[in-house]
Parts: sequence; C-alpha cells; structure tokens
Amino acid sequence: MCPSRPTRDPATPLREAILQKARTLLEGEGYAALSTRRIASAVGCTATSIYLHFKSKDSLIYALIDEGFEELNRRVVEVSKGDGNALSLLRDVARAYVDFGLERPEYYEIMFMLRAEQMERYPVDAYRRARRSLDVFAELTALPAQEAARRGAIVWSTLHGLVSLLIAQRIDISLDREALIEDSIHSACLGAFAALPSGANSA
Amino acid sequence: MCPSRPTRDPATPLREAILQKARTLLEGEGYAALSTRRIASAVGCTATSIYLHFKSKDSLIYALIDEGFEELNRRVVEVSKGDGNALSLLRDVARAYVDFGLERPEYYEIMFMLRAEQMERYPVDAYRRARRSLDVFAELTALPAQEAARRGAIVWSTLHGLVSLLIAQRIDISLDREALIEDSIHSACLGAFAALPSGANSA
DNA sequence: TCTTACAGTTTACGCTGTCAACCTGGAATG
DNA sequence: CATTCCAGGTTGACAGCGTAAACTGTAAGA
Repeated sequence: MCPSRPTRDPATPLREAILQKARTLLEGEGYAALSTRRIASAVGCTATSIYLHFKSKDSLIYALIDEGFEELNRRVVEVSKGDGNALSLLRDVARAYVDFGLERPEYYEIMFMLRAEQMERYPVDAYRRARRSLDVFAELTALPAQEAARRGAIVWSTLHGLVSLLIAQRIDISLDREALIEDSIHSACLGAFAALPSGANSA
Repeated sequence: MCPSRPTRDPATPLREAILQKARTLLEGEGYAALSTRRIASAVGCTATSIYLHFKSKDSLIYALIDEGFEELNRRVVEVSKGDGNALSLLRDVARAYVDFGLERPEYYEIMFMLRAEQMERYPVDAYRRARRSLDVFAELTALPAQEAARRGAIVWSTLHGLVSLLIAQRIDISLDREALIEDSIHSACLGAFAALPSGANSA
C-alpha cells in the first residue's frame, strides 16, 4: 500500500554504500579507477561482497549508467518544456546534451563511450528506455516517424562526435572551444530541418 | 646510399612477427584480444620478449595505429585528388572516411576510440602528424585559417560521431543505414559552407 | 681463450574479475 | 533452552593482465 519506490533491487545498506563509493570513485578518478577491490576497500568490505548485491561488475556499472541517464533525461526534459519554435528548442536541448557531457565526462564515458562487447549484457531495450530522452531530437523535427528518427539520430551522432572528441582531448586546443560548440550545434540543428537528398524519396 | 625505408625501429624478424600476429589478432578478434600473452603465444615466444622490441604494449598499439593512419591517409589523399568543386570533393572525402571506419572498425577503434589516458604516451605531435590527412576537411572549406580549422573540426566530429556510434552498435538497427550515412555526410558538408553565427564575427 | 654483448627465457610482482568454500550471528522452530 | 537454518559476510583461490629483474645460451671480437 505504501508508495514504495520502483527499486529494482532491495536497497540494503551495504548495497547503497557500494553504489555510493563507486559513484565517488567514478566522479573523482574516472572509469579506470573503478575496480571491485578499490570500491570494496573504500566501502570497508571485501571485493567478493560486491557480488552479493550485484550480479557482476558490469551490472554495478549499469546502475551508475542509469543514474547518469536519470540526470541527462532530467536536464533534457526540463529544457524541452521551454517555449520557442522547434528549432530554438532543438538547439536548447542540444546545448543541454553537450553541457551534460562536458560537465559529467565520467558519466558520459560509461554511458556512451564503452565498447559494445562490454555492454552486451546490458539489455538492449533497457538501454533504449534509459536514453529515451534523446528521442526529443527526433520529435522536435516534426517529420514523419521514419524520417524523424533518422534526422534525430544524425543530430545525436553529431553532438556525440563533438562531445566524445572533446572529452578524449582529441580536438586541437588552439580552437575556440565555445565557438566550436556553438557552430556544431547550429550545424546539427539546421541539418535536422534542411532538405536532405534521401528525405525527398522517403515513404 | 640505398633508399632505406624510414623505419623508426630496426625491423628484426621477431619484431615483424610480433607486429604481424598483433595485426591478425586485432583484425580477427578486436582490440580486446590484444594481450601481450596472446600475441606471444601466437608468435611462439614469451610475453616478455615483446619488450625487447617495443617499449610497452602501448607502443606496439601505436605501431598498429600508424598502420591504420597510413591506410586512412592513403584513401583520403587519393579521393581528394579527384576533380569537382570543393563541396563534392568534401563529400567524397567524408565518404572515404566513413567507409574506412566501417570497413576497418578494429583500426578505427584504436585510432579514435581509446581513452585519452591510454594515449598519453603517444606524442601529441606524432598523433597530429599521423592524422594529417584529416586537415583536408579544413582545407576544402577554403576559408581563413582559423575559421577553416573550426569548420574542419566540425565535419570531422560529425563523421566521427556517426562512425563511432555505428561501430558501437548504438544506432537503432531499424534505421536505413545507408540513408543515415548519406544524410549525415550531406549535413556535415553543407554545414562546412553554410553561414554560421560565429563565422560572422571571426577575425 | 676470455670477454662482451645480444636475444631470448624464467620467474616474479601486483593488479584485475570472479567463483567455491567457509564462517558467523541471529531468527525461527522443536 | 537447545537446535536448526539461513542471509550475509570472509577467506582463499584461479586465470588472466602488463611488465620488471634476473638468468641463460650463443656468437663475435680482442
């Protein structure tokens, strides 16, 4: 009867402690520092105890990924409720996405930059549900479903390219970072509305 | 007097064998399979023998990265020598870049998708020299240097976003892959020439 | 022949994720 | 009260990782 939260796993104290220390370690030292033994020693338990509360190290990471998506989704949804035309809304959402990536690079990394083979055990539909807020990229184009999905994917991939290269420090530092971001967002969003070749012959 | 190749390291037989087996392993099973012990056992030597010819595992990877860049540069340079206006050339080069990434995902991964901390010991200027062919993205815009560099970076990051998400299998498979690629390239290249806000007030 | 240098191997260290076996304190049951 | 049971931990181990140090055999030079 009580409005219990939809927690997937029982929130035992140790489980919460593990999650919290893992979070701290991730935010402070990045994904590379996330070893079971380091988490355990920070918590004050043994490494194997983690497996009493998580199926594997990966599923612990997934819990952190979910937290990351919660924040990203929150940011995106909030911005997307603003007023303005579709283009300016799309730009605001794009900006929110980029800002999230640059302000939370450790989360962005585990959410979007880990290789597929490490993610295989993360259920595909769960991942799609987790990143549902990215669907606004498609929705804001106000195009037929299939066309919109493609345009949305392009906007997303454009922004992802920018964010991931910035995080990996592969972009020449002599470039004006802010101008690069603004131009990138501008280009991505214009592309979402401009006439494109394959759009002409879509069903 | 003999036109010796500019090999950075003496090409001893074992070194070549290590490189060749590492290449095979990378192409066949991906970056995750590249452990010193696996390479060594494929070669028929011990893991520590690798360190007689390479400073570290990373520097062995760098040799493979260089090979990847050689192929990418070759493809890009060849296409960029074609005729046509700047826009169509840019599209051809972009297509060559995407094709390389999708045909050689294992190389693309080590060239562009490894985290920065793992790349730190790869000299920055060496990396810039290695990916020099990507400068054509900037050159083809025929803009003032700084502006061109930014536009070029945007084209690159757009394509990188597409390729890396496709390789990581994060793009909805229900999307028409070819249309996505074409639209993406179109959008990226148009963006390189279209008027952009920060372009108006650049020096 | 003695020395030196090279090119490999052996061994070892500390790290990783994870499993099987064991232990331990408290609740439920007789 | 005594006994059983079990959830929730620990211990110890395994196979794998990158790599440093010490060792070995062999070939060339003095």
